[in-house]
Amino acid sequence: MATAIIKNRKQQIHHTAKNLFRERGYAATSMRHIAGELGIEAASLYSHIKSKEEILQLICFELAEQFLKSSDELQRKKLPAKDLFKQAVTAHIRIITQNMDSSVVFLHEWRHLSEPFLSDFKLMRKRYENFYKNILKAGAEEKKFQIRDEKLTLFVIFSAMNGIYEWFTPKGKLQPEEIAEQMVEVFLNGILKY
Amino acid sequence: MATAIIKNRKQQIHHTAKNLFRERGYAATSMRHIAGELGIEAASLYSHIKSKEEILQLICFELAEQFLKSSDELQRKKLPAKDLFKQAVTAHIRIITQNMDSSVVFLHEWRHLSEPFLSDFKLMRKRYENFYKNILKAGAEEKKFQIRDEKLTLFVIFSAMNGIYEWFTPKGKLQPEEIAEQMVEVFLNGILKY
DNA sequence: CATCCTAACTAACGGTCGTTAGGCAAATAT
DNA sequence: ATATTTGCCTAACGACCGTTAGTTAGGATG
Repeated sequence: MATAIIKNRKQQIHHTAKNLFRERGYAATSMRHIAGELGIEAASLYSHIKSKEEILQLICFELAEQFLKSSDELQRKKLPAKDLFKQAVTAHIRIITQNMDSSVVFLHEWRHLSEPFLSDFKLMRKRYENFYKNILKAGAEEKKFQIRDEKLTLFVIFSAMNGIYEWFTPKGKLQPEEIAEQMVEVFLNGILKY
Repeated sequence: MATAIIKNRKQQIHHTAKNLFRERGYAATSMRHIAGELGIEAASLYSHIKSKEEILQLICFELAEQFLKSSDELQRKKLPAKDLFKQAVTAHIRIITQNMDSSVVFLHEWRHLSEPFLSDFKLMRKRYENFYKNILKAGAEEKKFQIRDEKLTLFVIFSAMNGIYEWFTPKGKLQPEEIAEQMVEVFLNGILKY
């Protein structure tokens, strides 16, 4: 059939918005901007979407659900901490690299959500953080990980994974799976030679 | 003399702006917002500052210069790579934790700078990144570091350090020096027990 | 052919934006 | 005591904001 390239207008709008929200930020992107990119008038967007914020909501929650779905699936596998850790990092990086624009918006523009969406979003993020926190805890109990401060360790890992958008390009020589592998290596063993 | 608490209006404006730019982003912060926080009218700000962007410029370049000054000083010390690395990370984290609001603005709002400031800023950042890149290179040459991909390693380190604002509070139990120490430990040896 | 639906349009709404001009009262300097 | 400077004010500017209303052209459907 070979379709899948031609997207309907709603999808086009969301695609363009993701791109602009990433590039210029949500607040600095106007509806006239998005419309201009598609060669139509700002008012015409409202035939397809309800509001500017609705677009942001969709981006944020779509990605949040991907992260949570992935963590739920991994949790069910009952793996040893080290294996679970590896797979979790790999899954996270896969989602980030496959959704670069959305990821940046997800990471930095969620604060422009209004209530109750803002609170919902924070809750989902907390749930996902806890998934990782439990992996670290389990690893420590298994005497496999040595963790001096849990919060610090957790956020070193998250920051490194979430910072990928700063330097990753799909056309570069490092592909998602290799990034995951190398990053796990750094987290587990560091960069010191001995 | 015990002054230093009462600041002149210009300083107050910059202080308030840093805070709001961090909290809501540059684009979503209005001059009327800043003024309101200080109990005056928006137009009155212009007795003390030239423009909204001037404030952003000051925040961004002030911090960029701190980072570069610190790296220049360390470079002059001619330390072995491992020691230089430790001191560089410690210095970076000290600057971040001592300038939390500015740091967040520096990290995320620089893109709203107009030319030629935008290009200047990117250049300074590049210079600073190269300082770290050279530390990694030197460590590899000294056979102290094993680095599979330089860019990945570099950005894991930067992301972890720059992500500190996500979780650090000055009143928490972890103080900047301990954070630096533990983070260096994670970078060098990882979290694996063996 | 007549009808309905879709996706766009123009025009406009009330509001907010950054910024300028000009004035005025209090503080400071002469 | 007088002159100057400072720090704020009000009023307003043109531009842009997100969004609504009403319309229209063209294609699909009966």
